Amino acid sequence: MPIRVYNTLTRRSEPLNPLTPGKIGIYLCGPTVYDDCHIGHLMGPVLFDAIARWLRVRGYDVRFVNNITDIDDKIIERSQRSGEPWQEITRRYSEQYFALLRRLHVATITDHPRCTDFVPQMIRYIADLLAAGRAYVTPDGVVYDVQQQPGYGKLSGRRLEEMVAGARVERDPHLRHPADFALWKRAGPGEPSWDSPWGPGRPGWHIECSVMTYHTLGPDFDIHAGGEELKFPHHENEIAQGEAHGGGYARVWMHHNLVQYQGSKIAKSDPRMRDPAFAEQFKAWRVLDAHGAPAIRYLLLSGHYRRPVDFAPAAIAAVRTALQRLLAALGERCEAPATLCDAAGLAALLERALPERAAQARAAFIAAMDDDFNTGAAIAQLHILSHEAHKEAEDSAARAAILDVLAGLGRILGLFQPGDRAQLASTAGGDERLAKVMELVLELRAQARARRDFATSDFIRERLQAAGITVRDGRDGTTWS
RNA sequence: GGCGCCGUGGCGGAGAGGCUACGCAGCGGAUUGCAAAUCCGUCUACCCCGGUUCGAUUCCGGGCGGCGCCUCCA
Repeated sequence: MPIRVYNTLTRRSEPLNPLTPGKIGIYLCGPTVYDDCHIGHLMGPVLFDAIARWLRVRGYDVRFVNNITDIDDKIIERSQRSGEPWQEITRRYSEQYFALLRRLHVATITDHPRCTDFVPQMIRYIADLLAAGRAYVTPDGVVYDVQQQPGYGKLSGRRLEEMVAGARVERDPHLRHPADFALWKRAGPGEPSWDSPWGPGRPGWHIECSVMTYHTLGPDFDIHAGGEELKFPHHENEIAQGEAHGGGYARVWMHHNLVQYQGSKIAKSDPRMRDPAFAEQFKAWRVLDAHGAPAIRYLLLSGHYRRPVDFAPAAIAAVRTALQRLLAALGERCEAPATLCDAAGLAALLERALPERAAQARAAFIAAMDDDFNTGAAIAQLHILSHEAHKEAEDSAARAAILDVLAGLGRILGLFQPGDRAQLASTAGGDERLAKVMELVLELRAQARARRDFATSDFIRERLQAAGITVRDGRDGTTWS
């Protein structure tokens, strides 16, 4: 059965048909590196890492491109405000982004092209569009002429006439149409710039992706991905540019929904964001420190990607507990070196003999992933496998087989990686000093238990409970939260 | 106003025209030095109104409610 994918362009799910048999190219719009990443920035990379892992397992050779936007108005603004060179800002935040991806076990991205490495290619591409009569020069730079584009708006379901009606009053008099957008922006005084036939300047926002896909995946490619909010205008304009440049531009468009907090999007315009403490809790590194990267990865994959994920303390707590139970069931199996699974790896998992209900869960996992990458339904099957394993005798072959399959399937989603157990057990609160103190206290308690001094052991546990810390003795040692 | 998405049990969250999703939390029991983990059992569901159907929470229409985009945005 072929993999089915929901295509935003056609608004239905369709069988995945790669341009080149056996190969899949994915382009995921990456971050503009001008500030700390927040939780929302993690959704795309984690989701498409899971998807790329699944495609690998299904026998595809996956090239996964995730760009870094390292020149843009906000970067310049930030640099001018702080006096820090813009290259320093982009270096710092792109490194932060990469570090976050490592912590989240995002391991399938093959290319991280940077905008500023493709400026000459962008200039050539813009020149091509001008030569084709699809763009024009204004005093501010070069602009794309949307009225020359048949079918403009097809991705987001917009029509140019309606957009004129809804256009802002203060329209740029140099534009032929309010929806026309910048391909090249002439530099203002003191702004970073590159030489071009249209004067020193920098590329517009949309052109970078069209050019980087062109130079990494080719003029047409399989999957273009990004967050919902990029459908318009960004992706619409990419299509316009790509098609104007000649030929098709991306077969399948995939859009993931957004991370929300208590029912609404986490946005800078949210009034609650004025409270620095409120805003701080969404910073990605802080979230990972506080809850553990494994729990966040699990959370982001726990529903379907076309629905929003709610990032709420109660949701994270529930997810942590659930994940901890799976990790406890797996024990040392999680600590085996993590290699990316391939088709042979999946075949090996399928060959393992399992009791009926476990075998059904394994099949359901595969069906769920094949059906538009339903990671939420797939994860549900992991719990069934864990449940079935616990029903088998402690040292039975059946139990071992189920747990092996559970570990293997989970790892395809990037879960159950080495160090996850320790990280999850020790990250509660994200307080280094507290973690050290707890380590000491639990060591003393373990000594008491070893000499069957349960009075002391219970005293410690009860007093910690009174302080809001729950202690649990598991097969793999004691954890707290 | 335009485009799109969604309304499932205490909470989170899959799903299908009739068959236990799953997770967290709760309750009863087993086990355990006590807890935890684990096992067995168990209570709360499908926004409202029409229509199609033998049968709809699942399909269609309308209503109400929520969210996103239309400006930078993961």
